[in-house]
Amino acid sequence: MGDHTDGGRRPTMKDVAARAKVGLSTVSRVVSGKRGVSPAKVRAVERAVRELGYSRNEFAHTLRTGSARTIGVVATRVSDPFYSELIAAVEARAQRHDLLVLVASSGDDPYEGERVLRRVLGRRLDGVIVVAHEETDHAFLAAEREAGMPIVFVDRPPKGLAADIVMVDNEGGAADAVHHLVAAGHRRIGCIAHASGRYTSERRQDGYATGLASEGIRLDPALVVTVEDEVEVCVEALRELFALPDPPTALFITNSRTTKAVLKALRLVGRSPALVGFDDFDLAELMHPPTTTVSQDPWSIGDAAAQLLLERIAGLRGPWRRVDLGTRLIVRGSGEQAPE
Amino acid sequence: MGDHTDGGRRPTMKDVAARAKVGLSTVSRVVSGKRGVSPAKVRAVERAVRELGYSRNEFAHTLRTGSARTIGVVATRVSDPFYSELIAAVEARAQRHDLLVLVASSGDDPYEGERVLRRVLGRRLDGVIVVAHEETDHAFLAAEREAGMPIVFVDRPPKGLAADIVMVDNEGGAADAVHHLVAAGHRRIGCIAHASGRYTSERRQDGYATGLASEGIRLDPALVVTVEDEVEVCVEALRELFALPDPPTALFITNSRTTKAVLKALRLVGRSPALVGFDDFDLAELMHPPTTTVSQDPWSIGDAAAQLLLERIAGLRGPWRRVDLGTRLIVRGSGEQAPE
DNA sequence: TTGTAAGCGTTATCAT
DNA sequence: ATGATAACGCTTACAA
Repeated sequence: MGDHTDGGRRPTMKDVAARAKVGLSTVSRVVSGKRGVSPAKVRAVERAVRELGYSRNEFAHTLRTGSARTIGVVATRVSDPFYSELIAAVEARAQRHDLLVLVASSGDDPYEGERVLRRVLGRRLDGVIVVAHEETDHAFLAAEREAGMPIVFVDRPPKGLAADIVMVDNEGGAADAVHHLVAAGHRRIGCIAHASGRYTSERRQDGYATGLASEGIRLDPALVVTVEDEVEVCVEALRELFALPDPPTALFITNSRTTKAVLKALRLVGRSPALVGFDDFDLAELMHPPTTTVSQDPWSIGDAAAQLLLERIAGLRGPWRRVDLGTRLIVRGSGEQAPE
Repeated sequence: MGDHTDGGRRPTMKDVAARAKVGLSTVSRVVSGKRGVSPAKVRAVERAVRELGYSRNEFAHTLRTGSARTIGVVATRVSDPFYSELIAAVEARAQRHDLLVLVASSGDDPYEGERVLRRVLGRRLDGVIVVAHEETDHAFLAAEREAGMPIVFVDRPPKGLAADIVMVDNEGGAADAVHHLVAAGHRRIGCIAHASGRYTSERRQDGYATGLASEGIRLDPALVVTVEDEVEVCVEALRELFALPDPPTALFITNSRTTKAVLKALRLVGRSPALVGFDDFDLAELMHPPTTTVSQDPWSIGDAAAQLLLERIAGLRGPWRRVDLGTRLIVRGSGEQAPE
């Protein structure tokens, strides 16, 4: 690996120079579109370039100039619809600035995640957007940043590091969900949270708690369960919830992957409580009943992060900035069923 | 843009060498994990690396070695769940080979797509996986490939170029769908195809035709419509179909984006014909009735493409290879409703 | 085992 | 306007 199957060395500027019978620096000037070259020579060089099928070696170029015209995005799971949409937004903005986007999944394992992150940083990109692992101490990034690499975080603040960040009002959105359910007459509202220790899930649990509190409802710990995204796990959790002496009549779920799993699980256990999920998802309107969600727009988040990053790349100094994006309750019906 | 906000030159191997009081090559050896360095010096170097926060300049490294340890994926729309899953598979395999993945969306415009593709290729990556634009003549890639860049296509063959490719049995899958519907008693089966001129959609229409033919059913052109993915467009198309003197009792839809749009549209027009969609999608089981689909597994496709590419990168010569992946009919019920 | 030196393909500096 | 020439930071013979 590593060595190409080859078949023929690529032409370099030297080859072009020889062919066009000009000096190396003239070729460089023409190729980089610099002025101050006689039209005749420009033509000669362009012709040689065409004939040889020359194209500039980006690595030599980068080594010399220092910029790779590439930004990186490191997320836990690039295939998650939420992150792919976020990445698409970053890409759209990057493309407008003639930057390429390098993506890497950091996975679920924080150790592996740090390794991936370090590798990406080793590329001396123009900047990086990172969805931080909650467990990882990100202090090691400080040096990188001081060396000139702009880094913008997304979704959750990195432990051990102050930085530019784009966040969503998780508490507020969750509280909205609770209010919505209470307005429909529910007092026993379960909370299904994704894994424990997840920053966003915890913030949303906090919002669930404050939402209940502001409605004067006591939080019953028995109604709060933590699950993985597997349907079977959710089935189990639901069984336990509904087996309670005073079972929930409504559910709040902290993210869309989990919401989908819970919906599948509910079908299996044959229940359909009122329900609001954090994160909107495709086809929510086709559920029975259509699922009410707290929507955070991944495109806006990615766009904001990219914008922040591009400003830093352009040389913006100053204190770390924090962008807070709001959420929007999309009422579709699943939250409005009255308790039996 | 381009010039970093800087703040301090990064340490180079030279700095590390000076600090550790060893030669440059010793540092190189330690950093690249080569054997043949005395434990004492290894420790000295590692210490200097840590103290200086040194990390290798990948560009110099690449310039010297020729490999960027990066592969590219160019797809029309990286945020499409199908492609993000495919990319995730590529990434998984790449990560095992210590390669990074550069992704770029080529968009819907073929001209822009070619530009993006050229830019990606300019990076002298170790290899590229491409979802070809149907309109673009890919002959220009031949030179690139001869220069040693392995390229693997996915989903549809590039115009004007023979190449390694991973494909799906579109015809067979579509025919399966038709057989399934016929078995449930349907004779009037509509076909809703995504846009016209799309390679995959056309192959699937072909399969629809051969499926009908092998069942001895005459293909009625009035039952075949072409739509965009917008729900409104689908509503319009459905209205026309159901207004026919002899309307369809079942529908075959050529891809999942369109299937979702059609499902939303069906709800709006208040119909629920039998239905089979090409491409599986999340939540299909929660539709009413659960949607039967012809599943092609994006992970397998990405995995196969990555494998092909890695073999080429490793030096495999020989004729172009074509991997054909099968499809699987996932019966969930929507195809089994008998005609009224 | 270790260090010296010659590139990799560019761009920038400096004469011309 | 043009062309030598010296870096950029790294790897790798080759010598010691």
